[in-house]
Amino acid sequence: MKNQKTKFVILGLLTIEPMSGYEIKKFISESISHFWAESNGQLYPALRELARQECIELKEKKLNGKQESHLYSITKKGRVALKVWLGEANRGKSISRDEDLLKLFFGKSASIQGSIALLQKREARISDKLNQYKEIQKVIERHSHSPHALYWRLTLKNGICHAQAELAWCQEARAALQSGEEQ
Amino acid sequence: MKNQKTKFVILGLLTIEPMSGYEIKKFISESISHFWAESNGQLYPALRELARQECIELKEKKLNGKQESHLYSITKKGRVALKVWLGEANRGKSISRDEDLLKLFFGKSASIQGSIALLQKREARISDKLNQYKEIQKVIERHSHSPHALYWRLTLKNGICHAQAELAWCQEARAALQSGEEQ
DNA sequence: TCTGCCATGTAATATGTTACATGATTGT
DNA sequence: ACAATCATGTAACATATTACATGGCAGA
Repeated sequence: MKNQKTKFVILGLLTIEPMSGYEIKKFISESISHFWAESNGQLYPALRELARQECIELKEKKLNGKQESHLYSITKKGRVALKVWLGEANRGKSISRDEDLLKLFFGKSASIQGSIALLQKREARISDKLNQYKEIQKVIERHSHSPHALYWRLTLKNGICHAQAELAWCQEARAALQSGEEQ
Repeated sequence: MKNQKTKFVILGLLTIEPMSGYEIKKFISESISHFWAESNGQLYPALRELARQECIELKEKKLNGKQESHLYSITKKGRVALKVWLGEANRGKSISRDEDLLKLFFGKSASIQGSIALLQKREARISDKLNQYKEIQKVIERHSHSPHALYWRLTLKNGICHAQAELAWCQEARAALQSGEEQ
């Protein structure tokens, strides 16, 4: 079977409420983008295959004017499949590839200024991330009575913890490079 | 051009000392595996292409007995290419896909016990990681007079910071789930 | 009119892993 | 003898991004 993960993301999101492909993408970017991403090239084929497998069904073909939007909802079969996957142990090796760290690791071959600049940019990016998290926080609080909210807060908190740890490290690392530079 | 990143990893590592493909893989697993991985299917073709581009050269064909090992070293052209890449800003979106977090996010559709178990396994994995970091620490201290050591310590510290943040989060998250379970 | 968002989708390309093939060397 | 590690490599597969194509709708 192909596109394993993508399919489970879709199933999971459809337990919240019926959504269209477009809404799924938007939801991802507004809630789990800090640890998960999907592109159109994966999303739409996966939607089709899930429908073919009867794990989701077309609930409604909205036609606002002439514009069509396919609203999918999860089926019983889909819920079962999701639950099975949730219960499975992850053989996952989370592929982590951090290009910044790679460049810093090779810092001896670069200029100290270059490495410092890299860290500054990283710091700026992490700060942006923390701001994005505040947006996600708002989304969650809008659903604060939902039975999902507890889990959403936990995953968000994970992102925040790492962002804070990262910021602290960036500052420390930058200080180390700057003191090295003075000598 | 293909295999961009892999090629720069190789170039970077060859600035430390000439290595064979096998040694490169080993070095990766002993030093940067917490933020970078390469498989044979990428490594060997990339070595060939780098050689073709004259960014690396076959320094020595060791023939210990009859077993051959290709010892590559970086060329001037390779050093230039590396330096250019190091100076480039990362358009990088570090693809982060964390299956654990995804499952936790969908925790409402699973059992609380399942989510707690997931967190426990994660905790165990992180603890293992922290132990691996101690091994990396040893490797670094063996090279402590190398001009690379400063940079290596920084990237290692990054891993340690995140692992610690993650452990703390795991415990907190587990506590939150357990108190939720009691009600 | 033009920009930006809504909305679905595909083809080409890039990237990466897995599993295997091959065979030597080293230690028990 | 046997297992582990050294050592290089490939083919098939799996996964993912990019860049487009298409077109409606809303508002300045």
